[in-house]
Amino acid sequence: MKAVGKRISATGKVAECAHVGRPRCFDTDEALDAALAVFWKKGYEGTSLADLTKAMGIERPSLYAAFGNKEGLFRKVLNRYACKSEEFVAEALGQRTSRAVVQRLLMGNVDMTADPRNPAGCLLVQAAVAGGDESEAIRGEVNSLRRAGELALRKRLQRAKTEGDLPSDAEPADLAGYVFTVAHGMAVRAKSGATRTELKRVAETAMRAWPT
Amino acid sequence: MKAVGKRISATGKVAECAHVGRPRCFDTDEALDAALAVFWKKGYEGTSLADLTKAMGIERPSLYAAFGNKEGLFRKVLNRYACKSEEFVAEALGQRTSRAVVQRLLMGNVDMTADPRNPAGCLLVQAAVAGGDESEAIRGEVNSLRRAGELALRKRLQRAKTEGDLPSDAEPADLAGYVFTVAHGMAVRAKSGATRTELKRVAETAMRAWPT
DNA sequence: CAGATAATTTACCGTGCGGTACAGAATAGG
DNA sequence: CCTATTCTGTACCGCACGGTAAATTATCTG
Repeated sequence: MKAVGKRISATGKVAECAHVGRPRCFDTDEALDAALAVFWKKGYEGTSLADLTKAMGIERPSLYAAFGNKEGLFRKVLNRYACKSEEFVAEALGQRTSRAVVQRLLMGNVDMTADPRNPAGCLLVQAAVAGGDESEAIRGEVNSLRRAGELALRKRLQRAKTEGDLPSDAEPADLAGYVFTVAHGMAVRAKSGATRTELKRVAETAMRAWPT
Repeated sequence: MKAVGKRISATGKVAECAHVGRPRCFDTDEALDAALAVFWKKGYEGTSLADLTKAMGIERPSLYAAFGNKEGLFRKVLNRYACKSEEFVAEALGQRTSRAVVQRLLMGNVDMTADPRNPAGCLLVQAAVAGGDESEAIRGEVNSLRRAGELALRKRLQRAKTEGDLPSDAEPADLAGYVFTVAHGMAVRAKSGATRTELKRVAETAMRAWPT
């Protein structure tokens, strides 16, 4: 019970720690990225442990020792994905006008869901929609992540209202819900093979709903 | 090879036919409805044959004799679902103005995806987003169904343009893509537990993008 | 070098999956 | 009543799944 070999690399990049025993042969973050790619492409239920170990280049017990089990691994992957998303979300929320904020959000969503460098679609949307019994616990976590993002946008829009950047009859909650709905729809279309230019046209059309 | 006991009940309601041998003990359409409910709730990959036979009230070999296999059953279920959808889609496309058409489409989508009488979300969206290898063939069929609906709307909007119901710079393809994107997004949110009133507000906000 | 600790490897477990062989039961025609 | 035909029910198949026991190997501490 005096083990101290606690790695924090999932959150920060700090990997220096007094470790006792045989050191790990793989990089945790790289393994998580590999797992992310698989889950992103095939969904939670559609991904088997064989898929994961093959992609991550490790054996099954190493995976269990490092991440608990399939669900635990997926939760860590979710956090990692959410962190990557939050990069561009934070950048978008920092725009000066609410219109620019939403435009960046939608365009960033297009770039993320239809980037040929990573799997099509959105991991969160795919996990939220997967319906099996085993992923019921997953859906809860996914929903809270989604709600957190929507709440951040809503607060940003409320600020915009006080700044006169949005008309006084605008409803930040409705607008934020609308924006996220469009984003989710674009993720579905991206998964179905829609191209970036196609999705950007959708985003532009969606922006026509934005109050002056 | 002189069998003539071919039932057509899946398409029409004609069940009268000269049948030889033991008659079927269950109603094909009722069984399809039961299967639809399960697939709708749990997705294609999340549904097991045990789930299906339990819900349909038949044994496994009866299912295989009547519908081929799991994928064949799902295809028949898809057609049945598409038929049900097409009811309200046709009604919506019959509206006089393009604005009314889209409003009905979105509201009908809300009613269908958030109706407490049937599972939340949209079967097509869930099937389109499911990522496993086994459902790759499924995705093709789902996509063609989706495209068919979008094409119907696009043609309706083109007609609206010639009638002066839409401005001459309106792009029917972009608008149809936008409407379907919103619909898909609403299906995702419905699956995540959004209420009808919440979704209707989204639909109203989405309508603000509609050209005068 | 010896002991403690932890990660690796191999091989395996029980379970549930989609799908089916086979025998019995129900109908139609002769 | 007999036969041909088709559906029903039981019981089963091979397989892939998520997860693990146990032995081995690599590293740190003393």
